[in-house]
Amino acid sequence: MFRFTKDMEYALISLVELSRLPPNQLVSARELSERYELPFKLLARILQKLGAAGVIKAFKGPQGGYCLVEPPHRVKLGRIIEAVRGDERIADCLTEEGSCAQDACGCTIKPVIELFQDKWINFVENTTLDEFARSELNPERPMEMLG
Amino acid sequence: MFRFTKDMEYALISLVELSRLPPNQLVSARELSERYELPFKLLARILQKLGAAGVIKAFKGPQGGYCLVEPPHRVKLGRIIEAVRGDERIADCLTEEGSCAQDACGCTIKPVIELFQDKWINFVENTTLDEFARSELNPERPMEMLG
DNA sequence: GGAAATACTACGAAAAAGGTAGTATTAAAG
DNA sequence: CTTTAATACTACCTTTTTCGTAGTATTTCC
Repeated sequence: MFRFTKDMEYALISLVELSRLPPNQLVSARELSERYELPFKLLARILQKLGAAGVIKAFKGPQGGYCLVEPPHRVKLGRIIEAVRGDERIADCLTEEGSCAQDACGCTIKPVIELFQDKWINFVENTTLDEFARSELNPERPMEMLG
Repeated sequence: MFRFTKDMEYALISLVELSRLPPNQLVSARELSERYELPFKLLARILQKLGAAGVIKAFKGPQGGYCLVEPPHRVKLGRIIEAVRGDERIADCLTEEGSCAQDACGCTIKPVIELFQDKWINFVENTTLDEFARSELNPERPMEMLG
């Protein structure tokens, strides 16, 4: 129903690490993989997706690695999900735009599915990486989730 | 990441149907399956789970079928999920109580995972079946989701 | 040129989701 | 008491998704 996949977990761990990096410094997939004991090749592929989506920037060659393109507060959760997992639809019957594609179907729960979808999108578009990177979360500013 | 499974979809469709039932009337798995073109055996198994969990009541024999045990506004989404899918954890590292089981692991996103979990539980415990059963959702009382 | 990094692609194993089939059990109705 | 229509249970299978491995190409610093 609602589950963090490994892909997302590894991506978030990596991005949090990148968030804490001093300016003009890089971290390689190898380092991340060893530091957090994550499968190297798998991690590398996830980082490549994030790179292709423009979330992080890659530098090849020795001393190469990755860094964030934008500051953490500019990186939306939605962009991370889209980069790593493709799309954010919560049900097959929904289009990318969020409306039900099969009006003729006997889908009695359609209005609720659509509302869920709206709220989900709203959440991922209003949560940014800096909220993940805070080791001590600020209780006065809880994530304003879905609504 | 966040997806309605068929199990949940079928369960919700059935429960919405049961919500609209006149008092002292039953609907059989066969009827539901034909009305919404859902696989009979699969649907039956889902209804059995809901029955075992005490969400609906089953009557065997001819003229048998199912009905709700409690009125729709007393049926929490969380109970439906638990009945159909087991538990509501959003990540493997979480215990049933919602805290991270592996304090020693290098899980840098733990605080956020835990916060997600809290908010998710809060949502499913505060959403009830009657909200799904409304064909016309009340815009003045949107689902107060996660927070 | 060698080494260290990312980029790309194909493959495969494991787990979850989705579905089918058969049999047992219960109970209403004739 | 038999028939019939319903739920209950269990085993199995197929498909899809997730998770991971392997190999090769490419880039770039030294």
